[in-house]
Amino acid sequence: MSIRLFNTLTREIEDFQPTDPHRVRMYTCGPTVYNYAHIGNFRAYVFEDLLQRHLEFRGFTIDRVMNLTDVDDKTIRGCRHAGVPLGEFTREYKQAFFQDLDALRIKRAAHYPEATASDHITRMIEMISDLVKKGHAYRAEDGSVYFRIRTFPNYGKLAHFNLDELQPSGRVASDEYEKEQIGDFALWKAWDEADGDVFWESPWGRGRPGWHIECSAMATAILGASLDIHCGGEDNIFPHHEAEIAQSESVTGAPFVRYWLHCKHLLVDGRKMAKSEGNFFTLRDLQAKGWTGREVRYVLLSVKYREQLNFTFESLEAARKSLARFDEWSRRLQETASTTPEPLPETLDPERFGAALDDDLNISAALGALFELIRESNRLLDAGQLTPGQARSLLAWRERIDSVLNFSADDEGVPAEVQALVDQRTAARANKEWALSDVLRDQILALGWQVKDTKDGQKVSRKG
RNA sequence: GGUGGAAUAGCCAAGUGGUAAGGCACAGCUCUGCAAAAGCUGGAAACGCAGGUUCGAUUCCCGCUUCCACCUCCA
Repeated sequence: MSIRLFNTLTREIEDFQPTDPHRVRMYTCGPTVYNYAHIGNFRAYVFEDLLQRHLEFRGFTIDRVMNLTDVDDKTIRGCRHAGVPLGEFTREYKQAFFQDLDALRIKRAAHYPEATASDHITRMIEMISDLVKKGHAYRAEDGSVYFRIRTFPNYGKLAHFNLDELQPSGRVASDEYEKEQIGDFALWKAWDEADGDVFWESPWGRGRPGWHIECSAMATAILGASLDIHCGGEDNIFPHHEAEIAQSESVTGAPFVRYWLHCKHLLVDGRKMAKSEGNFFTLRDLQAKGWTGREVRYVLLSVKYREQLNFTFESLEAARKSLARFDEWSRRLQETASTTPEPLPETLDPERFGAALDDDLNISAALGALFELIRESNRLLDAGQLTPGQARSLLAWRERIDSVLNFSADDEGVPAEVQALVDQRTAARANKEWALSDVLRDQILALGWQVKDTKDGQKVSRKG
């Protein structure tokens, strides 16, 4: 069974066939490093992580690129406000970004090119020069260079926009009177005073690259003229990805991307996330409230990428409980398993999980299959009907699907201080000193750990 | 104004032209010194509203309502 993905370009679910049968060239639009990324940004990155991991699960090798936009209006404004050089300003947010990726258990891309790297600036200038030479771009009076969209008949094809119907939304300052056509977009932005010392020399004078050209330059430099997959948030469809197609194909003459995948935005409490609404969260905000990256990952992952995801604190609570169920099931299997795998009972269906993900990454259905399998195997464990060999096979299956989900609990050692109290409590309980037992339980709780009295003695874990 | 997406139990969320996966919450049971935890079990008399097509629609079509998104640098 092949993998089916929804292609924004055709608006259809298509069988996925990379150019090279085994290697997938994948480009994912990354962050602009002027601030800490918010959970909406991370929904996109978690979706891309799921895509990469499932493709790997199915045997593909993924060569993935994610760019870091470290020069644009916001980064320049930010560094000037902070009174530090651009590179210094963005460095902090780059580091924070990678910390957040780790917390969310997002697999690293193979490449994280930075827009300001000199090789990339050089390539952008070369591409723009080529576009000017071919008549696809022109230099305006102030030294900015624009792409001439009427030279690219397919412009608007990805977004399915009719150019004649495009209307300025008023969101963007329309001070670019020098453009031939309203839809022409900047390839190179001429320096002005607000840019301070941020500029590069070019054939058109001092300036800096436009946003769109950065992705085209870095994607084609690293992955070649044609990519298999290009992802981003739905807001990137227009104009960003539309512009990337126009630039890239006008330079290379080759189809830029075969499969375009876009994830929907998330809402918070049913509303658009916005600072002015007071429902705007970075990962750090949630961590400060005691939520772990694993829990946030679960929430961001658990809804299909083509549906809006309604983020709530109730959903975080549910994620915590669901993960606890997964952890407990894993622990029970571990206790039962032998070393020799045996065929699974017929009531367990290990194929549904992957099959659901093959179907345009239907993660909800995949998780449904996982939890049904958990319930059924718990039932068998309760009845003593799951053999140690079958438990071993289930653990092996668990490892496989966890290569996609990455839900496993961190192995966290119990501090000696806590362990000492637990040992005392074990002794107290052996003597039926219940009052002492309860006091010790409270002391352990005060240290941030909790004990559960099971048939097999005390189990200690981090207080949820 | 243009274009696109969505409305399923208290909450989140799959799915199908023939009477609804899963998770959380809730209730019961088991376990237990107590508690907690864990496991199991249970539950929607029709899936936004009003029509139409059909033997039959939540699933197809029309209209309406509400929400969301994009319309030139917001994932």
